[in-house]
Amino acid sequence: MPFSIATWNINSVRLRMPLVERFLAEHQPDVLCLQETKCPDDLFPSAAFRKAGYEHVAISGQKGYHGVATVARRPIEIVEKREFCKMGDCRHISVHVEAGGRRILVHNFYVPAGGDEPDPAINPKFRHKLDFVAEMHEVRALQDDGYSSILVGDLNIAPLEEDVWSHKQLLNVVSHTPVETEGLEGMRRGGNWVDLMRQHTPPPEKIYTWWSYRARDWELSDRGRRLDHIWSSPNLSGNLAGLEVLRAARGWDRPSDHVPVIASFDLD
DNA sequence: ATGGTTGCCAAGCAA
Repeated sequence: MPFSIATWNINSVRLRMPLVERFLAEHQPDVLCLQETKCPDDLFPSAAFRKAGYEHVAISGQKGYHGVATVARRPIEIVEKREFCKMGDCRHISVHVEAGGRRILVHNFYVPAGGDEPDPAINPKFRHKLDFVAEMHEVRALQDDGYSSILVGDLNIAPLEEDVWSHKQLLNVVSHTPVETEGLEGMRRGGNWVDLMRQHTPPPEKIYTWWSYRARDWELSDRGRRLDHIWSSPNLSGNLAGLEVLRAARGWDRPSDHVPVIASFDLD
């Protein structure tokens, strides 16, 4: 039985609802996890999702900033909206979904970007990012007979050398500094998570999911980073059937600076 | 080394 899940930092769900509708029509993932919805819950475009076949919606939004949403074609059950660092930010939501006789716990994360200065002593936003990742260590890949976990989202960290256009030039740039990449990799391994994108496409092949708005020509310069991730518990990683980074979506009209990533599974 | 763009919402701030 096939099952697919997508993650996409949409950078305003209301502004880009036409792009979301196009993506859902063309790819029809069972579950879509959005970040940076920038939308209070009472203004979330649930009707448009319903019309697109995504009747089940779990949202944690706030006005203007952040916000995550998990939408699905099959029933989902909210497990938790976890507050990290006691900041009041909407950066996490977890749901349960049934697929192929399994119960899957799906975490949807939006990790703080961290500002420009990679020094926690002088940049509170970077301090917040490091604290957030440290607190994420508590989120482990729970698994059992008939029970699995998936973690997706914009983690705002490109952990491997091959996750950025230039490892050397980005070593001191927020998103690729050693304190961040070691923090995230430590959290992933410690939590027993499998990086499905790198299981599917190991180094040295480059993978990017984000290209800055500031480039004159994002496609030509191709100075991307892998900031968006899909992880699973070990008992689901063997079922991975496909993984796609929808690079073309960066070229759509008025795009997000992130593109969707889709993982598909073959469940028995 | 610097500045480059976008979205929030109507001035900067965050990314």
